[in-house]
This record gives sequence, C-alpha cells and structure tokens, in this order.
Amino acid sequence: MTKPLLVHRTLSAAIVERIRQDILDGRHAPGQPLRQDSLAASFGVSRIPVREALFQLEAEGLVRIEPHKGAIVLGLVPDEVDDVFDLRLLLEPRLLASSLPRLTDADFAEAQALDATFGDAIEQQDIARWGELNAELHLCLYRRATQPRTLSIVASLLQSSERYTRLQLGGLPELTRARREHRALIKLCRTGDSKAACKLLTAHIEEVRKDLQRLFQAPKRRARKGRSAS
Amino acid sequence: MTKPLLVHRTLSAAIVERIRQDILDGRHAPGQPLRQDSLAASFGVSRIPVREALFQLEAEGLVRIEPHKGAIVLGLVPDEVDDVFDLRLLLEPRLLASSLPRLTDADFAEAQALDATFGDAIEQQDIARWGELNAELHLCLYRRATQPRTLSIVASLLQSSERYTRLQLGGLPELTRARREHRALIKLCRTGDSKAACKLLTAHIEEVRKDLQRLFQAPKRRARKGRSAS
DNA sequence: GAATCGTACATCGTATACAATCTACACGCC
DNA sequence: GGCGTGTAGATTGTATACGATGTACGATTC
Repeated sequence: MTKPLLVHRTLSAAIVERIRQDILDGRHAPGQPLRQDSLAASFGVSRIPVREALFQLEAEGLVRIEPHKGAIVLGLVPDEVDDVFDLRLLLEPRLLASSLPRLTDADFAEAQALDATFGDAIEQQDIARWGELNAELHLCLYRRATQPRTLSIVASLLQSSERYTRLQLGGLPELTRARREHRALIKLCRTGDSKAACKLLTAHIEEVRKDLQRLFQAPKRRARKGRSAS
Repeated sequence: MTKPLLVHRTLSAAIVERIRQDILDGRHAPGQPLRQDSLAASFGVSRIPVREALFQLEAEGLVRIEPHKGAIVLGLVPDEVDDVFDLRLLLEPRLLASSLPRLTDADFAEAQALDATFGDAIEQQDIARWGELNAELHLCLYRRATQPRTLSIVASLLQSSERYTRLQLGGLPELTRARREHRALIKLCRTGDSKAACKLLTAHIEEVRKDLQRLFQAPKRRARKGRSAS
C-alpha cells in the first residue's frame, strides 16, 4: 500500500503529514493558532521537528507563520477557489497533451490500479484517502510531460483542491461520477486521442468545480478568518 | 523603501537571503552539497537557523534536501527554462488584465519609481539588484488582481527567471531594451487599454526568453548536474 | 478616568549536546 | 579477485536549555 506510516525518514516528515491531515479534516480550524509547545507535547517530541513541519506547511500554503508570534491556520478564500480551478483548467490539459504520447502501458496500468483503489475508498467512505488518490491519478497521467515546473504547480493545486473538495465529503453521486469520468479518461488516453482526452479532462475539472460552487452557495456560510490581504 | 536590509526578524530569514544570493550569483555551483556545519560556521551561527533556511530554499526550488544526506544546489534544466517562460506567457497577461482596471495612481507611481531604480541599477551594473527590481515591477502591476494563487505562482516564476537571466549579466543592450519596454508598458497601463497592454507584456516576455535562448545556445555549455529525474 | 509605563508570563528563536544515519574503507570469506 | 561485513568518521536529526521577543495586565501619573 502507499501508506506505510512508519517509513517516514524523519520525524519532521511524519509530523508534516499529521498536521496536514488535521487541517484538511478540520481538526484545526482556520484562524486557530498552532502552538509549537502544545503540538510537540501532543506528538511526544521536541519543538524542533514541529518547527520544521510548520515551515513546510507554510510553503504548502496551509498555515502562515509570523516571526515571534507563531503559526495560524489559513482559511479558504472564495477568490482562491476560483483561481485554483481556473489554473487547473489552464494547466492540466496542457500537461496531459504533452504527457499522453509518452505514456507507457505500465503508466496506464498504474492509473487503473489507482482508479480501482479510488473505487474502494468510495465504498469504504474513506474520505481522507480518496482526495489524495484523485491527485495521484491525475498526476500519473501527466507524469511523462516535459514540463517539470508545471507539474509541481499542478501537484500543489491538486492538493489545494483536496482541501476544498473534502468539505463535501458525503457526496456519493459526485464521487461515482468523478470515477466514471476517470475511467473514461483513461480509456481515451489509451487510444491516444489527445484532443478528445483533453476535452474530457476539461469537462471533468469543470464538473468538480461546479459541485464545489454549489456547495459554497447552498449550505450555511463558512468561517473566513485567518487570512489578511497581503 | 522596500529594502530595510537590517530588520530581518530572525536569523533564519537573513540566512535564507544570504544563501539564495550566493546560489543566484553562482557562488554555490549546481550539484554542490551545502553542509549545515560549514554554512553555520561561515555565518557564525548554529545549525538550527541554517536548517530552517535550507528548508525554505527547498520550497523555493533552489536546493533539494535528501533526508540524512543533506542539501544540494539544483541546476538549471533546459526543459524548465522553457516551462517557466511558457507559464509566464500564460499567466502574466491574465494577471495584468485582472489587475489593470483596479490599479491606483499610487501603484503607477510606485511602478515608475521601481523603473527609475531599475535604471540606476543598470548604470551601476548592480546585477544582484536589477533582477529583483524587475520582479518587483512586474508584481506591482499585477498586485490588484483577484487571483491570489496565480499571483504567488508568478512571483515564484519571476524569481526563477531571475536566476536564468542573471547568467547574461553583461547584456547592456538587453537591459536597456527591457527598461524601454517597461516604461511603455506602464504608460499603456495608465491609459487603461488592457488589450494593448497585455499584448505588449506578452511581447516583452517573449523578448526576454529569446535573449535567454540565444544565451543557452551560443556560448559554451553549462553544467547540468544536480537534478535527477524525479 | 485615560494614558503611559513597567513587570510577569507565555511563546518563539537559537545554541549546545547527544543520538541516529550514512559513507568510505579495510577486513575476511567464498 | 569479487563480494558481503563491519567498523570509524562525517553528517544529519532531535532533545534539552537558554535567551529574545511579544502580550497582557496592573501600577503610576496626570
């Protein structure tokens, strides 16, 4: 499996993951300060690896650190949601077009395996899992692209998306639709029809965005603290 | 001004800047390992702030850290140069179009001030300076855009560009042309003609890219170590 | 009573010390 | 001779300890 959990090379890396999950799952609310001492105590480690973890999370855009004051969890800004999905629509088809001709059978096999695991995660309601599986699946299809910078940007956009999409955790119909689209996408990629595949990919991302927009408008308002204009 | 220089809130932040400059200026060659001990000794500090600086530089894409092995300076991959400029061409006009209608007189004044400083830096051959001034100038024009994520991505792309363009340090004609284009761009932005401004911006970025391509082909080959396929 | 100052506490930043891991080279075995 | 093994040195990772900075709150002054 992709979750050995014990094979983190360093404590810092393990703690990054723990805190990241806690933020994504909402166990640390936006605006909430993350005290080094209390985190260190809760993990049973010293503050050093906690500090390094917080720095990494700041680079990922999940927290903001102010010198001598501490780290606070950043909130979800509606502007940013739009921006992230605009960027995905702009960049992912480009990546796919570049990567598709170079994809190997092994790549397709891996994509299908990820899709299968994705299906399992849906059945088991494993919310924490299907978000990252979705990201892995997308990245798997882009991996042969010759655009390393775009690739790393998209990886980070996918992770941000995960944070948003995790809000709609229960959405069974959306998930099964997403999976259907994934399977169709993989199939199309195998045929090598780049144009059609990009089109489908675009539609797929649009659908997810629409799901999210519906979610942002319909239910109760969410907190918007934790991020000032910079 | 935007260069307080002395008021780094922490040692880590100051060291980030020092090491970054050393890499950009080529004092640390690609592929070269950065030992925590020796860096700490050369700055007269302990390894803790050095470690934190290295983590930040990894997030910026200047070094790669392998657990228990250390940090090495990343090299310039030709693929990435293309990628970075493609992304700039894709994203910067979008930002400008969004920001332009909201730009204030103060913003324009600041842009012109930056341009003037840029001119001074050219005269004084202050290579370390004009790269970041160029970035500040571009960002100044984009600052009112409602796309926070794109903004931070472009900021990082501009910094990467700086690394490339710094190779051609001597290029007086390229620099004066760049400055001319900047002034024209600011003027156009003042008129509010978004379409024309974006067109000029695109041409401007294209020109810089061409300068760089010329540089990559003409002179001797550069080292390409320090980055493995990931 | 409002404002300023100052002190105590909480929290962060950095130095020092120790433990864990990696690398290189010598040794022994097949 | 090739190849695994093991040990010493180098380097990184983490814990503990101390100093610096920020914040809250009460005292003092006008």
